Amino acid sequence: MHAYRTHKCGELRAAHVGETVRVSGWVHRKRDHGDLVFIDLRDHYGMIQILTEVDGPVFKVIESLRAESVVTITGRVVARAKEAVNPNLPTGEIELRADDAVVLSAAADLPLPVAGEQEYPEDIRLRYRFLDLRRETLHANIVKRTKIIRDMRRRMEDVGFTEYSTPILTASSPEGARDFLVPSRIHAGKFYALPQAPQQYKQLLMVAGFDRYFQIAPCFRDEDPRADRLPGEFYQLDLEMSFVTQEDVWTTMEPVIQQVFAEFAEGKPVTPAGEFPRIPYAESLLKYGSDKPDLRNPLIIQDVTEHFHGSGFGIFASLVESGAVIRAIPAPGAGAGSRKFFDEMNNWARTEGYSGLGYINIKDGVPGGPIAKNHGEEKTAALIAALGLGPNDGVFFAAGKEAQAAKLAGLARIRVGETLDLIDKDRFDLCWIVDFPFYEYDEDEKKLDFAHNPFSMPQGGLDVLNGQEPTSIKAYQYDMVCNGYEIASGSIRNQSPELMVKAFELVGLSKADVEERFGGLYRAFQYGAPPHGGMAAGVDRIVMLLCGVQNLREITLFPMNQKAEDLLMGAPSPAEFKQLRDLNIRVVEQQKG
RNA sequence: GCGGGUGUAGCUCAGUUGGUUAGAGUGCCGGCCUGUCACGCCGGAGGUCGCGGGUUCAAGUCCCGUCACUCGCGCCA
Repeated sequence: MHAYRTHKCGELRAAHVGETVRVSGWVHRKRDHGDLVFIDLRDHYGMIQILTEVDGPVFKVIESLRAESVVTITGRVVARAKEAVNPNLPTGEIELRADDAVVLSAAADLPLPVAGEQEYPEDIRLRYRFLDLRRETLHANIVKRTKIIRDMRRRMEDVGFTEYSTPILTASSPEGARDFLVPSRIHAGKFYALPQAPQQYKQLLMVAGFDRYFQIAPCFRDEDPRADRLPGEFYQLDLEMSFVTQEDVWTTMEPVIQQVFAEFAEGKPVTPAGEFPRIPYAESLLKYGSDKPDLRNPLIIQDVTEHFHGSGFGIFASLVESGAVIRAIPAPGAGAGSRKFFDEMNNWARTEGYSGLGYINIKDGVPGGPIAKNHGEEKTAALIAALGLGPNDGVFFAAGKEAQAAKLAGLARIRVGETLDLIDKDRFDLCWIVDFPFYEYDEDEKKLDFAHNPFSMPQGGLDVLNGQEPTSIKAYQYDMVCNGYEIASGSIRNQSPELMVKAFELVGLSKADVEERFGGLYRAFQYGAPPHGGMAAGVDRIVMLLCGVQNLREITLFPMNQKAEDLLMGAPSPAEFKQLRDLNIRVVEQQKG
């Protein structure tokens, strides 16, 4: 008989009754009835009830077991009496009568219980991640993550992509985020950078003629995290295609992503492939106040600036005169309720740093609130008609400079949708956001800058770069969005050296800057580069959505905390003097603490 | 870097207007229990109320500072 197991804990059934078997696992729970003790023994595959009685050969050993100890049990599979069957357990028709028990590893008092689904503090979970990972939901999420990634790989290969690995130690690249630097020992004072994305490598692969590349690629960015943004490192389904238009990228990838979602959505509806709405960036900002709209939310923002020219509501009238815009966010049915909702929304807007959120609440067809009072009866009626509001609807108004008003309107749209419970949680609504601006004006630096990254192809080519007002230029640049999360981003790349130089010129960079910052890529484009484009999908975010959780730590094996520390391994940590000397590095300022 | 929230037993949390010995559940230790499956019953141990300072006759509670965790903004696709 095998030293540790003949069967896995989850696989024993009524058919095994009468067999002598050996199982190993963790003590999930113990129920001590004095002269009769039950143990739920758990391994990766499932759970089985172990039973021993006071006159049994290993009663004392089993009675003294503590939760999460690792033990090998040898015994006889017996059928449970009808009334003792546990229908909640796949092995619930049988149990194992223990003849022998070997404690392989006794567990100390637990800082974090494994059984049960209670929530626990993040720092303890991370410090004892090995215990946390034994817990049912997280354990299952990690397994699901791996299955999702395997599914992605298979589907990518099915549509003609091949996976290639690209270097981890590489050069700094102008992606926009802060690099992780790795000091070079051989070259004193020089540094490698960890890739923020394999962007330049995949473009070089296109120049090298590999046509359809993909990679489940680790990416590194030294920026502060969010619930939907891991600190330090994350994974992307990175891909690139040659001789394609953006239409080709969409029609290739829409089914792949859609099928991955459908495969793991557990029956929840997913937007069908071929039906992803393609929403221009400008339209998305107007209608949803965001470039990553949650389309499950039915509310649509409307521009009502025109209605407030010469309005009796002085604040909005003068704002409009000075070039501000007014955006309306409907709140269907809210007018019938109390004013509290409107006041709370207004207060919330203030805590978000805005001057406030105006509103009209219509009760039984009568508009109320300060705006309705001052705006003028006829104009208010016109406004309500234009917005198509019913006799008991409400509406909020976000006023300000266009970008600011759009953002506030977008946040209000989300909040109204959640408060009024308008969002169907059990759905995956996917869409493309297209036609991103190529340039944007940087208010802080008072200069023109790339809106996204400098790799994208401007729509219209050299002509528009020479003639058109730069911020009106669009790029062949697109995102894929699901339920308010950006899950992928891509573009058709700019592979023309002349176009690149011109594009950089407009943000105040020279040809020499292009050659320096793009290194080998610019050189590669001199020797026959195919038109190409692609995208990168956030693996972690997709897994998070499909696991139905709000935080990336719930789908990551060993995540860092919000301060980018690994509490289990103790990273980052000081380097030894010898290591620093080898690297020609001297630490000037010790971190406090 | 900035703002919000949280911090009380190993863990999850309660703690009134500032008022006597800071509680519950769970876990842990001991006892009882032969059909439980979140087993049950009895008992026990376990507290620098994050830390420091202040106000007060009196602070878990009020004030100031600070630290930790977390969510968000900045940042980042």
